[in-house]
Amino acid sequence: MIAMVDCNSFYASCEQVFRPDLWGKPVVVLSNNDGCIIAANKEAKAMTHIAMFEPMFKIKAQLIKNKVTFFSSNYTLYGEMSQRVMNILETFSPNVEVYSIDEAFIDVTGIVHTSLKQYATLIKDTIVTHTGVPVGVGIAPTKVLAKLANKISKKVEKFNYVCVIDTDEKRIKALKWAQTKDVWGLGKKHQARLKNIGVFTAYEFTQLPLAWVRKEMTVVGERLWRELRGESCIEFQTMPKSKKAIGTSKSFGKKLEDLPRIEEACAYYISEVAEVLRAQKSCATYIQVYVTTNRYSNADKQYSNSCTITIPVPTNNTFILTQHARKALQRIYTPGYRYKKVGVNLTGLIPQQYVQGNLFQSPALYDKRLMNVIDALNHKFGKATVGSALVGTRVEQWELVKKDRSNRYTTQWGELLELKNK
DNA sequence: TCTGGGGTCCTAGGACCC
DNA sequence: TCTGGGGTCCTAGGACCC
Repeated sequence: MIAMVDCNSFYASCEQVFRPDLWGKPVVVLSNNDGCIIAANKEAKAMTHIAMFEPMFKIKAQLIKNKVTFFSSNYTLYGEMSQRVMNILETFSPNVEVYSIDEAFIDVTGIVHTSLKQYATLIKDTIVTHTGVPVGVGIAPTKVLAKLANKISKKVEKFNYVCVIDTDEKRIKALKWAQTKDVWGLGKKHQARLKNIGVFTAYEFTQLPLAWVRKEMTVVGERLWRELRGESCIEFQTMPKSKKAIGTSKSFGKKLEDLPRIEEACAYYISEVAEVLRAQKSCATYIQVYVTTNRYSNADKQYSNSCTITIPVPTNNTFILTQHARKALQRIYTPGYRYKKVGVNLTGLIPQQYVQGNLFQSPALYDKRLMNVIDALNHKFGKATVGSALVGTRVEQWELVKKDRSNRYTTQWGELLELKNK
């Protein structure tokens, strides 16, 4: 049996932990640049019918009218709170698969317990007691069914955030309850196609001939079909696999026209991804840089382009990566446009001990010690304390807008929660 | 004026090899 | 006139996830 634990509107919950005055009140969290909604708690959803990813400018007035509190995103805080939740889960089972920042699968096979329901309730209560973050727990024989159980635990009130599917009868009941949109892995496109052939519930989906599912929805669809019928075919992954690609791209706080500012942003993103690359002890073979204008803007001329460069000897050295990225950027940069975004991608990642030199260049040409020192300094004194001069010092010209960010309560001495004596 | 960012997996098709 | 059969590797694009 597999348990799926998923935090309730995680980002909003993290904010509320440190703001008791907001308990029971509507809260939303905004994306980078405060562009759109990425999390909303129950109260905010009930009050305003907001959809996720709704652009902020469309609903700001409505939020203010309804006294909804909004926060810029504070990933430092959410990342650290996530770590706390995951640490607790690991006390419940040695086999925990962290699936995303706010959810995890737990292998509960062989765990000694009186009943699965009591066990799930214990997990739920422990997490909220120790971290303040509320969660839902679903337990079922396969991952897809556990996801479904989790959804039911939250959406059907009488379950009160705990749902166990451990008999065939309960499984069928759950499948008949679930619309296709409630199934993990059935996205918009598949939902529409299933609707066309008269399939609306998860149960109806499982009654389709396997051959049709395989042909129309590939092996991915077949796995869903089997998992929903109780046959486990998505592997449990306790050890996180190393990443196959590492990239970053962020919209600028304001639009940029000149190459130098874009180069600075690009160099900064390289320093970010290179650090992630070194942390997983890999080197990159290819580097891709892309730029784009604002596709929503009718007033602006549109342009987007990308350039991929093969690095002669794969590396994770920030300075070498920066040089290549700069070359790539210069190839695609065209004057006369208002750029909204630059992005970088590192691919062809290989373990650093397998890097092969070539006839002209040895893989050991660059000293790793410098990178180690840079990583250590930035870890100790904060992000971007030292780095490439190309990043410049005018970060504010392209940096993200985060107007309403809360304190980084758990990672910065200067931003600790203060208690006042009334 | 303002519309996120970071990923994975799968397939088809092209280019190439012997 | 007849024009093989078995592969690999890479990329782009689609679909999905949170």
